[in-house]
Amino acid sequence: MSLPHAILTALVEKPSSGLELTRRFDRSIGYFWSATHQQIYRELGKLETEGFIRTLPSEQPARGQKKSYEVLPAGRAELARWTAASQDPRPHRDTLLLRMRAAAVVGTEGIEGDLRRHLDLHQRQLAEYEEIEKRDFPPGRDSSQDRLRHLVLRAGIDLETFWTQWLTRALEEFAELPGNERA
Amino acid sequence: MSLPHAILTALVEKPSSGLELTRRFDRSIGYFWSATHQQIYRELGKLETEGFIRTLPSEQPARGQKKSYEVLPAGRAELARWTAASQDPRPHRDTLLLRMRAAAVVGTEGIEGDLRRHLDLHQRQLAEYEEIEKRDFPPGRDSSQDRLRHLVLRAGIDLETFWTQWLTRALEEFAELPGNERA
DNA sequence: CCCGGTTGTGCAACTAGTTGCATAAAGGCT
DNA sequence: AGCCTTTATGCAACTAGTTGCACAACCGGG
Repeated sequence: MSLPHAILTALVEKPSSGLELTRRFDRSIGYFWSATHQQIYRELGKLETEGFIRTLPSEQPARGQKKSYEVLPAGRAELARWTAASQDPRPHRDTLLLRMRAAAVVGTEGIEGDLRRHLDLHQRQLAEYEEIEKRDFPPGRDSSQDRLRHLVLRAGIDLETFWTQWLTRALEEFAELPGNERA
Repeated sequence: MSLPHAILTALVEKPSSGLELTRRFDRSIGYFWSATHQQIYRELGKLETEGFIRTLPSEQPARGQKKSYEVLPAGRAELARWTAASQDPRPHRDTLLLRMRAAAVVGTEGIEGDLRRHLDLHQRQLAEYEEIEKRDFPPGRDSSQDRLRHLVLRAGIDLETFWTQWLTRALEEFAELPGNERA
């Protein structure tokens, strides 16, 4: 129930075509709401028939031809409604923690390398976030928009920090396990 | 691709019926891999036809009659294979961060109450985890199994700690925003 | 001028997860 | 006996997300 609102948010920030949206999802928005280009095109179609967005008047649409969208007042209203509405946190699923628990009963053989790989991925992501923070949020600028966006980025930074620390700790524990033996 | 392995893990730990599994998913395993009873019954059926699990020989199955499953050697092997296999982290989606970003463009009106509610939920969850830690992992016991399971619990504790801190900080920022005005 | 890569849009089929409901047995209650 | 609640299993239909592929336009180089 959130993809359309992710798209609306992106389009309010800046009118875009499907492919541009896809790229923006790969970068910033996708850090906490990922989507493939197929999902995006399908949703753009729906949002248009629902009257929340429209193609920019200047362009004439044809297959293989760029088609940019902008948000209509109804779309902005729907986004505001959704943002303010109370929502329960969605159930969350993490493969790595699940594997760890499985490893507790079937043995840790083979998992350590992947932990290292994940640690590396999280460290890279963390570095990328910190780069963005340095570039986009220098001290001093503090409009409401900046503060809120910075807050979201901080969540990303803190989460990646958590993962790097947890994985480091996990690898340390592994080193102490008596020869990676089974339970 | 992970639900069957979550179920296998649970069944290796202790043979159970569908409903018992559902309850266990609501408590411990569901903290990082939630599932409804429908998903579980469907998956139990699949796992049985694939030869990974079987009904406990003692029971005769009938509709409305309890039916417990245990893991067969093939199931344990599959679980070990999956645990050791390299896997990319799955894309992760968080509604609250998305709403925060939307709030940056359509205004923060109405979201604050829900932030407080989420803060409360995360504090409760954190308290529950800490209770479990005190009960199940007193200092001293440190078999490999205990260490791994404790590590998983620590992840839960640290994640909830992150959320409570982040939400607290977010609410502080809100208090400082000039009258919750729009961008 | 046509050939291959890039940009851009999109369909179809699939897998995973959710929601709503049906059904049956067992136990307590009056 | 008749009824209500709890325990337990399961189907069907839906929504959300993924994967694989097709196709059109455009742009550059030989």
